[in-house]
Amino acid sequence: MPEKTKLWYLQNFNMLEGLDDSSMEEMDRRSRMRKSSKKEILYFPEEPNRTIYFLKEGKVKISRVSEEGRTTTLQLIGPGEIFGETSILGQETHENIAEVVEDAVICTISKEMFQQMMVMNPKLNLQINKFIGFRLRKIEAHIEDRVFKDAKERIFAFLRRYVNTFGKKLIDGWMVRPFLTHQEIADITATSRQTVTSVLNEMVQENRVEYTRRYFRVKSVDWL
Amino acid sequence: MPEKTKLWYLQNFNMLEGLDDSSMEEMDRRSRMRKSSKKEILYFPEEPNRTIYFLKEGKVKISRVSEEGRTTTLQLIGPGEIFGETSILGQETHENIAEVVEDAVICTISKEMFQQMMVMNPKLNLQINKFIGFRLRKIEAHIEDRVFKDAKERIFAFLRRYVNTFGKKLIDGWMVRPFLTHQEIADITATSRQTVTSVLNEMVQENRVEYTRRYFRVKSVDWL
DNA sequence: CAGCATGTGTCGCTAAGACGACAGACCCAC
DNA sequence: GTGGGTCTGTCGTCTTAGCGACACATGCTG
Repeated sequence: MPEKTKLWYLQNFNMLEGLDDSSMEEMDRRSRMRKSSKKEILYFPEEPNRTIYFLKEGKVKISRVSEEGRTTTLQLIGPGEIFGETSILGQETHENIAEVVEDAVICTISKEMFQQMMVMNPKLNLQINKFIGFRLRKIEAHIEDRVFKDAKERIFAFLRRYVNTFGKKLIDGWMVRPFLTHQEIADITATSRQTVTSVLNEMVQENRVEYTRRYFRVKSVDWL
Repeated sequence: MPEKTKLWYLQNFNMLEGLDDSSMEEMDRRSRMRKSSKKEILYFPEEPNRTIYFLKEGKVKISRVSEEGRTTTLQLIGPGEIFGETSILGQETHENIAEVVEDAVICTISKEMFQQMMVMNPKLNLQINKFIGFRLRKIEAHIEDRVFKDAKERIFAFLRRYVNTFGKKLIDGWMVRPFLTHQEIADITATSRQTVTSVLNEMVQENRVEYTRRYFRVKSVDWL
């Protein structure tokens, strides 16, 4: 169990850390930076897949919509992570939707350029491999959760991760801001909006957390 | 929908195809081949992760067991596929169990040797990347299935894939041999043994398939 | 600051499917 | 062949959580 927490945490390492200065400069020259605001869609399924994205600030969710219109979120991407990585893994199209959840600063670089850089720079290659490894493991853990855990446990597990990755530690607990809507949490945990509402309120009853639409606060340092 | 079938099919390409002869020879020298019979466990969770496996013949399942002892199968590996690939992705330990489901011939090569070969041989590198891309996509499709499809649909979808990947086409349908136990199918589709039994028998009632413990036969060519 | 859109809280109904139990079939080993 | 272990078929029961419905809160926009 502590093993897993570490995993989720390490996942959040900065992809470009450890690159030498000249590579960083080259990266800077070759990539394009832009700001995107909440609700903006970065890509749709079936679109050709020529770009890799680095998230500098904000949050982005990667999700899927079924034919009947139901939605599920595969992952929540935070600062320092990349997404759209399948472009460098020989996949020609996306199946996923990438949507900005919290105002974001994003760098993009074309798959070709990035591949050139990978050839030049073995360290980058290693970082990417490591990253893909984490992603694979994370997504397997995701499946495991959906099979073994019930709705309440999935919501707990998600909140734990969310607070650990995005929260700030206070003297008497943790604080995350902004918070997500119950519907967004439902999409991530494969539950329903109503279930999220009731699980959250149960935690409030027990005086373990506190929340509004803007923030989520945990009232103890050592909840894990 | 046809898109997906293609995906599952392509997945099954031969990893080593397209390598030049000298690389193949080197591969042959550096790898170790062995036979493993049904029920043999190839690796357990928490074991150090120093090997990559090539499956030549047979079937292997990659699964997880929860603390309470429930089991779920993440994937079924067939001939031509690799597994244990996270070793070359910077992961130090496995979380998974690999068990032989059908008598198998397996080549193993140490992660270090394989990484050396990848540096030497860009084509191999490309193949691996492609393979990882497929794996990532497959596993995402897996999650999607578990969220959007009900038990019956998941069982159907699995049988379709199973027949397409491992079956032989006949004049009047398809044949797969050997078949799996209902429990094994239940573990793969995240359902219960009883549900698998009843879905299978429903199909028999409708005269669409026929099966014993040894084989599974589809009575029409164009079921997809 | 009014009004509308979006999010939240709560109920009660319903269905999917897990699970236990048990009988019978199958199959391999001796 | 015979016996024991494993696999299959079928019930009935019970629980989880999804869903619709609707009232209320919140907060952004003009």
